[in-house]
Amino acid sequence: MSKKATRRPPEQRRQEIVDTAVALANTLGLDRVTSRDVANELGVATGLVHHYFPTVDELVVAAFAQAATGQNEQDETACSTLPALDALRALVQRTLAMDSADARLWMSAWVAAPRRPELAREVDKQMLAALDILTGLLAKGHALGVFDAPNPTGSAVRILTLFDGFVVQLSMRSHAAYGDIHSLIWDTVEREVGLPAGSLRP
Amino acid sequence: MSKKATRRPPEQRRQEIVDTAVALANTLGLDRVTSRDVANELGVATGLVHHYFPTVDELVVAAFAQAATGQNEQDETACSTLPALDALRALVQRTLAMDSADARLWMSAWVAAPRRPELAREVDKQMLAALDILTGLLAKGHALGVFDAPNPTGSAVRILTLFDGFVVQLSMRSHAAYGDIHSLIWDTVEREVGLPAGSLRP
DNA sequence: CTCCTTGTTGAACATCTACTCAACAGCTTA
DNA sequence: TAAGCTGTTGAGTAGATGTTCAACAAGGAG
Repeated sequence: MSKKATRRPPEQRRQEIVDTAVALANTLGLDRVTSRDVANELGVATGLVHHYFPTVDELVVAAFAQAATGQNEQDETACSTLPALDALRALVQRTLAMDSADARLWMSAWVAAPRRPELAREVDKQMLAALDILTGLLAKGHALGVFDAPNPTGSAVRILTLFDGFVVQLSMRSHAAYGDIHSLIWDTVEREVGLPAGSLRP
Repeated sequence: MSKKATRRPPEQRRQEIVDTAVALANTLGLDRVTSRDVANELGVATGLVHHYFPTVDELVVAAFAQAATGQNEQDETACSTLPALDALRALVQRTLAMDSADARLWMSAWVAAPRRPELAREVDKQMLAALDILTGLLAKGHALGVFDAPNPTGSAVRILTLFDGFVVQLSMRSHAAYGDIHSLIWDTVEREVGLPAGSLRP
């Protein structure tokens, strides 16, 4: 932050800017990401931010895309490297391990999306990607006889809706009884894929 | 909006301002409520808004409080006038009948709360009120033998978390398969209170 | 009718923000 | 070493917002 702004290759500088924007968004929310704050945090001039991202909207979209893509990629590799049952367990665990910064990033994306068409498109894309990943996993498990999920898409929608509710509770860090919510999520997922209660929980 | 600003009794003017703020918040979100916009919409000077609400934060809190209190009061009267089963059904129905404006109001409140202590307190208060209402209803039904809800608070937390997830989906109006989500909610509530599947759905 | 309380005005100030652009300076190349 | 491409600067413009405040005027009290 107090370092001199040395000249860098464009790719790297661009990445630094996105990373800084992600960090700020995690703390303050996507709609609070400002070219000034990013520039200050990075120790560069505001003009430089606009050199790489002509409008802040583009930066915000890039920041959200990077954060969300990272999460989806984790789930994707879990799905492709682990047996279906373990993959599902890992996916639920990763969701339950989210912290309030992750939660607030998503919340702010949802709120900002209606006013930012580009962001809205990216949010849709990422939510759809998450849905596809989970749907594919459930379909695979069903085909292999590991799960009983005759309607993988419907089950995935329901599970993700529950995850969204968890994100809301998490972002509030309020009176939520996390134990109850964790139980609800494990129970619902188990029931949704036809597993005996308690058989998925680690 | 083009009407002359006639002199009014303070109570009434104050109410008009809050109502206008609620209307704006429903469209744009709580964090987009602006003294200028409220004044313009109402056809008065910006100074008048600040005369009744010295800071915009206070106006935002009042707007949210009014909107949320209205919803909770509906649920409360349902609980006190209807038999437990009907009250629960009405409560679920009212939630499923929310529109995306209602949803966005809550979403924006959740996102804005961390930066606005007064709003955070009000949001907590309203969420806790909703929790109390539902908990009371489940406890009452359990005591009367209508439900089987040995842990009313836990059940209420789980149901409300699911509602929050529904609110998120609603605010996005995206690829959500509403039919699936409605089914999930009815099923989960029925299961949570020990009712046979399908027995609560109207 | 006149006074006086008070609802109301609207301009002014300060702050924050996005975005622009001409000038500067660090690297690479000849 | 000298030249030029380009990463970088930082001041400047424009607009949105919160907040203040002295002055205005509508309606009731005397």
